Amino acid sequence: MIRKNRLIIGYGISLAVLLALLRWMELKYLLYEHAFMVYALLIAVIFLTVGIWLSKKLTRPRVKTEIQENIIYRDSTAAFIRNQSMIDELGISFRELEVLELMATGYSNQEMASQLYVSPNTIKTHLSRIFEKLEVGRRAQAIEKARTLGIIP
Amino acid sequence: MIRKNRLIIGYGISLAVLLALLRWMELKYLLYEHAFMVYALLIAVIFLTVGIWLSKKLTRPRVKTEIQENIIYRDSTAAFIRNQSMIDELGISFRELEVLELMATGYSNQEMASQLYVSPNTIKTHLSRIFEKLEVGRRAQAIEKARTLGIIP
DNA sequence: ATACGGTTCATACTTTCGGGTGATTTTAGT
DNA sequence: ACTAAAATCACCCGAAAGTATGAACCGTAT
Repeated sequence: MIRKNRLIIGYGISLAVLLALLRWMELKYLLYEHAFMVYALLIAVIFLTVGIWLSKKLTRPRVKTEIQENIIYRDSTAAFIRNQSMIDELGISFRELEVLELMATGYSNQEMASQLYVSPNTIKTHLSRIFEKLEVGRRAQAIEKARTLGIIP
Repeated sequence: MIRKNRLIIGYGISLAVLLALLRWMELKYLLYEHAFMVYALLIAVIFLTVGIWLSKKLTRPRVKTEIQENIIYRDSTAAFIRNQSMIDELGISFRELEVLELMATGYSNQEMASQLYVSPNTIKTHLSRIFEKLEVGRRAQAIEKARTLGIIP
């Protein structure tokens, strides 16, 4: 009984293995026959993915700012506290500070000169010194730096 | 936006070049020798393009909606809240706002152009519009006004 | 008295800005 | 499909800004 069963089981297993082998060979053959198609498909899929990924990476998200509701601008009650120690540290003189403030409010060299009753050249000299001390090269940079340092409001 | 188009145009050109190359190879009877490579390349390029196109066409543009309120304190502790209604009122576009902010931090036209991947001329155009809308004639004035209006921090 | 910092001014030169104009290409909305 | 707004770019020109250098004057602190 047991022997017969073993035989049957043995044959069964062999058959199964053979069938599996056949299937695999068939599949392999198929794959081999259509190798180009397979590769093409692979490449297509891969590059399709890459394309989609690339596009997503390179596309900037469109920022749409909606909504409003308001009024009320700057808080005029909050007092500005001048960072005197920073001014001293940078060695900025009184006159330079004056020019710096005027410049920050948007006056041109000519206008500052008129307001301070000096020559435009003097204003330029002051500005050069200011730029040196703040280590910048442009008005806008000077304004930004002076603001963050608490030198001007 | 432009970058996307540039990308597509770039791929178009690449495709054209590739086709020309194919012609040449065909003439040289090399096409068949490297047929697989050629096809693979073609497929790759085509599906890369298709992927980009698909992503662009089928993907809904991500829209960031910023909801804001009011009250603006230029206090170092308080966070800056953009005055959106003022921006809308003045008709300042997103790109213009970008340029405005960069300018306020002290960048030159050239530097802004590099950062935004556009021509310096474009920056100048944006700035002109900004000055018009803010009714000013100089950067420093623009910065000051934009700040007091709560348009920039 | 004199050395020093702050202020003033000048000249010459280069670079950056800003105005004006016009045009093309996207993108969005009717 | 058509239109309006937004974004891009170009070219010219004059004005403003910035660089470099030198110099004079004036208090004041050593």
